[in-house]
Amino acid sequence: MAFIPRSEKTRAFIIETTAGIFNKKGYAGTSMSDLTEATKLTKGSIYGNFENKEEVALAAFEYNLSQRNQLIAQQLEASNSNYDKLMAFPTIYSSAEMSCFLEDGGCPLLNTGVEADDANELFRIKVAEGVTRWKQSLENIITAGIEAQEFSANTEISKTATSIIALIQGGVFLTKTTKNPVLLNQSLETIREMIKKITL
Amino acid sequence: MAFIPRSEKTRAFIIETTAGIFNKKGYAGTSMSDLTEATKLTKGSIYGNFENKEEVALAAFEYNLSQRNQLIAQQLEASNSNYDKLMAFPTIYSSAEMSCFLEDGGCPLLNTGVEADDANELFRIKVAEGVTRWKQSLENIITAGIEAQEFSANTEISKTATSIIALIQGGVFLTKTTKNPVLLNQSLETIREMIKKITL
DNA sequence: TTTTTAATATACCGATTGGTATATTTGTGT
DNA sequence: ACACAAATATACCAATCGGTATATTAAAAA
Repeated sequence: MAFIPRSEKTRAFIIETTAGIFNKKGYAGTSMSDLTEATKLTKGSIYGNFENKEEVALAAFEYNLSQRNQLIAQQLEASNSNYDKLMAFPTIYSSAEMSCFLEDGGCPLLNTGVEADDANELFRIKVAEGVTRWKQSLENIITAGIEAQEFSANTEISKTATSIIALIQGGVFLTKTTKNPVLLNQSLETIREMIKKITL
Repeated sequence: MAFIPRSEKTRAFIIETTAGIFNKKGYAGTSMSDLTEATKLTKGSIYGNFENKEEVALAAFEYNLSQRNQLIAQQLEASNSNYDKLMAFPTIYSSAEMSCFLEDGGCPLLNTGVEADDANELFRIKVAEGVTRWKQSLENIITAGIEAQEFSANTEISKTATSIIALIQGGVFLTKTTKNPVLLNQSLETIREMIKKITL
């Protein structure tokens, strides 16, 4: 028998109020009582809107990811040139909006990916999809920039995209664990240098 | 009353056989029954050698970290110039030894750091110490290389060290989640370029 | 060989885990 | 005001959680 969530409103409320908890404590580290405590709802209510704990976690992850993606899409729209679009990424991750997002547990891709890569194949694939989309969007910007003669024609597109993501995620990891914001800023500065180096 | 482990031999055995489990499933995701199952010991035996689950996890983390550090120290000794020493890092992380280590859960600094940064201050600090030591050792190599006139005198020491670590951890994250080894290799290639760029 | 000590196994503890069947409340249309 | 449906709360489940007191076994000293 198929599961039908009872209330879209309550469902959304649960996702919104627990997304930060999952991002901070992880899937295994978050219990149902954490969820009932945060939402002030009872277990019966949560299980009326979600099939099980995993489905709540999955919805929370997708919510966290979409929040991040919206923030990025917003900044990309404000950028005209492909140079500006590429430069938007280090800017976003040092911005106030993102830093308040980072304080709420950090990047959901990193958090979920690191926990899931050897423990939960479903989540691992979701993260892999998110990462691949991110890389693709970077490659699209670079390719467009080459065609528009903003970037050098012999730019190694895939490698550049990969390195930008790696520097961001590695930088986030460094500042989150050391609580030292300088380390992320240094990583972002290296990204800016990389972008300038491929710029004509 | 102070806790005294009963048998150093059994203690070491428990650490060695459970270190991989903690690295793969995380602290919250690993249960005592995981440990008894893997070691074929009973709970009484484990609690005779460790005060609690956290102490086992801590010892396992330190074991995993020391294994990684030994592998690195080994490769650094084999390098003569500071250039070779710096280049040893991307080499190590693409080596067969490390890749078999990576398949056993990935880098313990990344795994433990990401889980602990918002959930367990003790573990977070341990990771921060490991990261800081790593950065310091990179800075020492770069500084020595500048003095030996291997590297440019205006090399930004701290930023370079940070970016090398970020690219490695970010690259590990990318290949672990996507199961695509290319992404780590591209990140490592960018490190090699960075090193060549500061080389005289 | 016997005694003593060190280490492991057994058996249990209360608390919490994820999950469910059912009772109760809340909101809506008549 | 009433009936009906939708959604939440209550009360419970077996299983597992981390942890411990005690019994048993293995090893070392006498």
